Amino acid sequence: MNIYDIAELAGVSIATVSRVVNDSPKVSEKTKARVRAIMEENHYTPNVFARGLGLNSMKTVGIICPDVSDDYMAGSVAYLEKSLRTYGYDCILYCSGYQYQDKVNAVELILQKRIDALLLVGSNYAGDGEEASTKYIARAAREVPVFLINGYIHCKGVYCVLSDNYQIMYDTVCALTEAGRKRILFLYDSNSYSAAEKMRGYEEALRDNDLPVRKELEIFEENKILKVRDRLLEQEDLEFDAVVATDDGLAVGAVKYARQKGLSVPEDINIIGFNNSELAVCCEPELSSIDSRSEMLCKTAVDSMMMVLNGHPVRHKKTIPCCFVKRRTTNF
Amino acid sequence: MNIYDIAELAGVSIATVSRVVNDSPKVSEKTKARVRAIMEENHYTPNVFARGLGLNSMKTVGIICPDVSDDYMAGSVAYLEKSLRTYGYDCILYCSGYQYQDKVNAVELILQKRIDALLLVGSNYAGDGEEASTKYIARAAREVPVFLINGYIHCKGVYCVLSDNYQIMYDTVCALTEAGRKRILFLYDSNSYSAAEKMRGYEEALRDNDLPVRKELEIFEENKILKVRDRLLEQEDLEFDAVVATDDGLAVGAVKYARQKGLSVPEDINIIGFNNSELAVCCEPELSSIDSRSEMLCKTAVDSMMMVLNGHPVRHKKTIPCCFVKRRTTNF
DNA sequence: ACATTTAATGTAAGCCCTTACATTTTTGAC
DNA sequence: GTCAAAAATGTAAGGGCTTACATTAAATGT
Repeated sequence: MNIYDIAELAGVSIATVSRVVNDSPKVSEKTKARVRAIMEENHYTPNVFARGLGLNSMKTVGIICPDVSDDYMAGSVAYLEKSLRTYGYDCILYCSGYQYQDKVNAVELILQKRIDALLLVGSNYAGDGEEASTKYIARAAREVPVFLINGYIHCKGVYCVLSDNYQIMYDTVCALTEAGRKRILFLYDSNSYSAAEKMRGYEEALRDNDLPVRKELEIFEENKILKVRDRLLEQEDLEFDAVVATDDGLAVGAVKYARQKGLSVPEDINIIGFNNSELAVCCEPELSSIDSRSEMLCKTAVDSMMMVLNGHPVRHKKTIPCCFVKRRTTNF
Repeated sequence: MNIYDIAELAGVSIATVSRVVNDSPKVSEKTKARVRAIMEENHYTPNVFARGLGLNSMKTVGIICPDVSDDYMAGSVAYLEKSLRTYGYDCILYCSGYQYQDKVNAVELILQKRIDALLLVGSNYAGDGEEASTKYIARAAREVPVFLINGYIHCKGVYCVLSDNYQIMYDTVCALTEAGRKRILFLYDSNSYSAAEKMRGYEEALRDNDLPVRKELEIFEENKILKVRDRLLEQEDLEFDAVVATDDGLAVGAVKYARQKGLSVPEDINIIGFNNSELAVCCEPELSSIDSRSEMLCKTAVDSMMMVLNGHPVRHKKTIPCCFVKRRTTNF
C-alpha cells in the first residue's frame, strides 16, 4: 500500500496525496477529507525512508549519554524523549560510555543516521580533556545543531544548558561555614565541566570565608556508597565536620562512614548530596541534597532546539539555578 | 558526496560501490581496497534513507518501555542498547508511560519507523488487562518480531524472556516460614504479569507450609519508600513478622516503617526487596534483595532476536532463574 | 590454444516519496 | 458573460541506494 494506491483509490494524483499527508494548505478541505478517509480505511502510512530521502530528514534527534543506567541521566533521557515526542520527533539513543574515544565513535555513528539535531546529556570534560571534547562536539555541530545538557563549550552551532553548579555550591559552602563548619570535605566523581564548576564554587566560598583550601579535603572517587565509605574509613587521620558531594551516592557513602565511625549526623558532620535522587530519601537519616532541576534543564534544551530548528535565534548558553533541599543530614 | 561520485572517482560502477559498502563477496579484494580508500578520503557515508528504501530496513530496533527513569528499566535499556549496537543495530526509544492507550499509541508510532524488531521492556498486564495487551502486542508481531522482557503472552511472533519470579518468590517465602516467620506481608506495586507471578509464588508457598493466605497481608502501593512507610504506619492493627516486596523501593519503605515503629530489623521483622538495586545497599540496614539478573534477561532477548532476524527458530518462552542476595535485613 | 566455467563488473529498473513547475479549475470584479 | 488572478490539482524530475540480469574478464580443463 503506497502513495500510488491511495492516489488511485481517491482518484487524485500522488502529489495531492503527498500534500494531504503533509497537511499542505494548497489542497481543498474537501479533497483532504476524502483522501484522509481513504488513507484510514487502508491503514496507509507513508514510508519513512522515502520520506526521509525526499525531505532529507526523518524528524529524529539523536541522544548521546554516557550511561542511561545512571539515575540522573535516565531521568533526563526520559523527560527529553517524552518532550521531543510531543513535537513529533523520535529519539535514537546512544549510550556511549565515558571514554573519550567511545564518545567520538558515538557521534560519528549517530550522525550517519541523518538526525535533525543532537543532544548530549551529561557533561563534557573539563580541564585537560576540554580541548578534545570541543573537537568532536564541534565536528557534530558542523552537521546539525548540538545541545549540551550540563556541559559547556563555546562553539558555533552548540547550545548549552546548564544548572548553576558554581553558584549553588558557593552558597551551600557559605551556609556551612556560617553554621560554624570549618573543615568541609569535597567529594567528587568525575572531571566533567559540571564537577569542575562545583569545585570552583566550593573553593571560592572557602576563600571568601577565610578558610584554607586543603587539597586533602578534595577526594575523587567514582564508585558510590560502599566504596566511598571504605575509602573514608581508610583515611584515619582525615578530619572533617561537613561533606559536600557532587552526587547523592557519594554523600550516602559519607553517611555510612559516619554511622560506622559512631559519629552522629548532622551533629558531628553535616552531609549534603547532589541531584536529589531517590537515594536521598532512602538514606538514613534522609539526605539533604541539591536539586539541579533536571527537568527544567531538559525543557529549556528542547525549547531551544525547536527554536533553532525553526530558524529562530537562540542564546548559546543558558543557566538554570539549582535549589537546596533540606532534609536531615544538615542542621542549618 | 554520493555513490555516483565515489563510483566516478574509483572508476567503477555504482553497483560495485554498493557492493563494497555491503561487503559483498562478489567484489575482488583489490577493487574493494581501492574503493574503500576513496570512500575514506572523501568521508563518504551512504545515505541511510536511500539505503532503507532499497533494503526496507534501517538496522534499527524499537524499544518501548513505560519509563526509563525507573532504575530497573534504565538498566535494561542501557544493556540492550549497548548490546544491539555491537550487532550494528540502532535503537529508537519510546517511553510509553504505563497507561494502556499510551502503549497502544507507542506501538503504532514506532511501527511506522519500519523497525526491524520491537523490544518491550517491562511487563504486560496480567489478569483483566491481559487480553487487551495481547491485542496490541499481537498487532505489532504481525509486522516485526516482538520480544518481551519480563512479560508473557502466547502469540505467534512474540518471544518472551522472563525471570522466574514465581520460583524465587516461592523459595523465599518457604525460607522465611522455615525460619519461623508466620505472618508475611506481600508488598506489590503493579498488576503486571511479573507481579502476578510473584504473588502466585508467595501464596503457594504459604499454602504448602500450612499457613493461611490473608488478603489483608497483600498490600498494593505503587509509590515507593515514604508512601509505603506512611501507609504501613496508618494500618495500626496490622501485624507481620516479615515482608517480601516486588521492588526494593517498597521494601525500603518497610524498613523505614520498622525504624519509626521502633522495631528492629531483622530480629522483629525480616524484609526482602526485589531487583537488587542501588537502593538496597543505600538502605540502613542494607537490604536483602532478589536479583532478577536483568542483564542475563536482556542478553537472552538480544541473542534470540539475532537468531530470529537471521531466520533461525527460537523458543517462544525462556525463563531465567533469579537469585537471593543476602544482606542485613534477613536472619536466615 | 580454445571451449567452458566461474568470478568480476556493469546496466538499468525499481523503492516511495517531495516539490518545482505546468496546467486546469474556481472565484470575483467589472 | 469576460477576463484576470487565485486556488487546486497534475506532471515529471529527482533523491541515493539495492539487486536481478546482462555482460565482460579471468581461470580452469583438455
